[in-house]
Amino acid sequence: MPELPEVEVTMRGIAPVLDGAVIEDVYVGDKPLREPMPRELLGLKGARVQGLSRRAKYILVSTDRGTIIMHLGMTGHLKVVKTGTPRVLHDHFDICLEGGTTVRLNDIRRFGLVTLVPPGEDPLKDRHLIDLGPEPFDPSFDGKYLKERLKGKKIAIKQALMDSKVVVGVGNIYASEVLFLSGISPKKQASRLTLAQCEKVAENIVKVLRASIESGGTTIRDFSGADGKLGYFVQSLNVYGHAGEPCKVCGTKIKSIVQGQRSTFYCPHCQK
DNA sequence: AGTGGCACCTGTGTGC
DNA sequence: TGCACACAGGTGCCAC
Repeated sequence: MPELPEVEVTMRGIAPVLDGAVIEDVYVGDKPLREPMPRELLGLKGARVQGLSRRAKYILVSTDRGTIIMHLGMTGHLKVVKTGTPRVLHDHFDICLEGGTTVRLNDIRRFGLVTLVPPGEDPLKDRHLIDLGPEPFDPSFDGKYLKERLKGKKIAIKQALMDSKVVVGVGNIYASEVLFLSGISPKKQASRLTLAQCEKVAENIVKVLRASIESGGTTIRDFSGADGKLGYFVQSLNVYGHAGEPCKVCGTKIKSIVQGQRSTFYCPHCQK
């Protein structure tokens, strides 16, 4: 489900509910997500939430008893419900707050993650976050950085953009979109991009992700923000999911190929 | 070190 | 209708 914009939209949705609130109760389901959820999460009963942030596609909820790290995987989403609302299939984790509100994680495929960083430890040094590349919105992320980082890479640029060590937050949808806007073939060898092309790609990553966040993310199947609102960026997608349709720029049929077991969409005429 | 392949898991749509 | 298979927005591990 979520790429960076969807995670950002989700975080903004739950922030007003969580920020400053006291945790009254925690529910930790039995089934493991990407890895089992630590029982220590139950010790958050009585903790106060101090703030929310995002690193890559991870949502960080800091409290006076440690930081909760959450990842939504492919199908995870957070909803805000009234405490006591019966759990449905694939509801795995609840943060119940004083005042009768609960933030609830539902994740069908269980590729998501919930873990806890003990108080006093830097959550950014957690093993899930420590090796991540720069945030696309960080000033250090630009064409020059990208050019340097792609040096010697023989993989296709599409796959390089999805590598979280290169840059975080660019998933399967936006990788295709960014390359379309940049006029670069997804099959082009990563190290072959010129500096000018790297600059264009870096700019378009920032542009597309920002625009998507402003539209409330991209709803392909069932994504919605914590408020249940759908994301409208799907209407702005140029190539993703449009195989066989005419390119909006030149009319050539959009092609679909598979790279690294993931679908890629591109215009064979506009992208070289 | 870099890379391709696969595993994790459930649901849905397609074609026979 | 039933079944088999492909595919889905992510990530990490493994063998080469």
